[in-house]
Amino acid sequence: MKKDTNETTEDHILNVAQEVFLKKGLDGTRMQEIADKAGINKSLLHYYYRTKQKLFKKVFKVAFKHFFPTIKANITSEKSLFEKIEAFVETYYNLLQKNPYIPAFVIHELNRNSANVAEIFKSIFQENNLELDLMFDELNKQIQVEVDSGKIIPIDAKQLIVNILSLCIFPFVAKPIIKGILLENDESKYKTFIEERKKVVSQFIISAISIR
Amino acid sequence: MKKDTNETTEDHILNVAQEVFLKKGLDGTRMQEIADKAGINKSLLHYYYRTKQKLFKKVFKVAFKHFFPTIKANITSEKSLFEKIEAFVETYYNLLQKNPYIPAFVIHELNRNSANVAEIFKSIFQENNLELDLMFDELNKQIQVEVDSGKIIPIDAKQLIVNILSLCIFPFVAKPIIKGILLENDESKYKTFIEERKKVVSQFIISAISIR
DNA sequence: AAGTAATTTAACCATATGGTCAAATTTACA
DNA sequence: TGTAAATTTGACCATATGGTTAAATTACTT
Repeated sequence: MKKDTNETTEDHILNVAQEVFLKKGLDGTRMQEIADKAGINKSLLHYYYRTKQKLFKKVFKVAFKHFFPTIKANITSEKSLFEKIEAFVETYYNLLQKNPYIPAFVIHELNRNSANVAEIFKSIFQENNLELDLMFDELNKQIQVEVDSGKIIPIDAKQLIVNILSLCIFPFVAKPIIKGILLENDESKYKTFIEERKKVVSQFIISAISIR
Repeated sequence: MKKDTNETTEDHILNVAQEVFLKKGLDGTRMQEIADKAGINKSLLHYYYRTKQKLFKKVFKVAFKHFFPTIKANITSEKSLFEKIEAFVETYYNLLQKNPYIPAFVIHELNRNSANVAEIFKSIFQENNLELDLMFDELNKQIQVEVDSGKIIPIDAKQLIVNILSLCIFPFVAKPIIKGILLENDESKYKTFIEERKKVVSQFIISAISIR
């Protein structure tokens, strides 16, 4: 990646590091590669970020920053459940189209080193004033109201949440499989496929839970 | 892992290697660790499997062996679409409960090195006489018939397949997130949660696509 | 029991890797 | 302009890592 003129070296390193870490993970990333891609000396990485771990942590935080607040905004809005689902799927797909490597990256690092990543998560929550428990309680109540009033089928809120997340996130982590096996390895077909899912998925979910 | 008495050293190494590779991935795995866990000298790894790459390839193949034939058996059976979906979800969840690390492993390696893994996939297909194209065509037809006869809502077969796979696989790759954020980090709660999904998911899918 | 082949080990090797350090260069600013 | 601080670099280090090799040990065959 080329450094644009009004970008500090420190930020430039972070951007390049993000690019490499996201694609190759903590283990697969070489400090030398980051240095080369950033067009700088390896010592400079350590000058700004001390160790690989610290650089990684920073990258992780920055990359993940936008995700939770976006979710929060959606869950805490005043919309109806169906509107929320539609909005959530739409926003989430947009976010993931812009950051397609994040999910596989997070999942891998989380499976590799839960403790380390969990700690990073926690600090993101704190810094962004996010109280997940409260958010889920809120959503939970809203779902329960709809269930009780006979508008949607009885479904455990957590199962529903996991269903929604599955349908949104999996197509990105499984991109090589979907593209390779289902879509003749054609990038533009994959893009179209994802684009279509914005409608398909929310329809699918709403159709699954609504009582007609 | 301890070697049981009637297991050859070669197989023992493979089992231990699988355990380590699945958890840590190609990059994260150290040959020394495999040797230590197998209770043997590192040279012996190379004696039997030459290089890390070759050992990895073998592990990958063995670990993945059971998946595709299971899918095939299901898709090519004589059941109705709904029955197939129910059977598929059930079988797949059972398979994944027994091999919970496989999905995250495959996804990571696929994102890291599509070419290498795609090649392994191809040889698995050949060795098991699996023609994915034909299988999908078959399923495609069956879905189209149900759509045309007004039994299910119009939905692109590929989108439906990805939906089904998402709902089955994602809960395993995202285990640390689900368990950590939604289930108070309680392993037994996670197990119950997964167990419940065998019913929840197929109900969800069928409810989503059926016209009532 | 002897001899041969298969298995296992210890000692090495070359290279890669994260990281350090002192010197050089650039920038800030008095 | 001079100088102190910040930035950048090249040379270097200790360790880890995948892999090799020759010797030692064990198993097999007659």
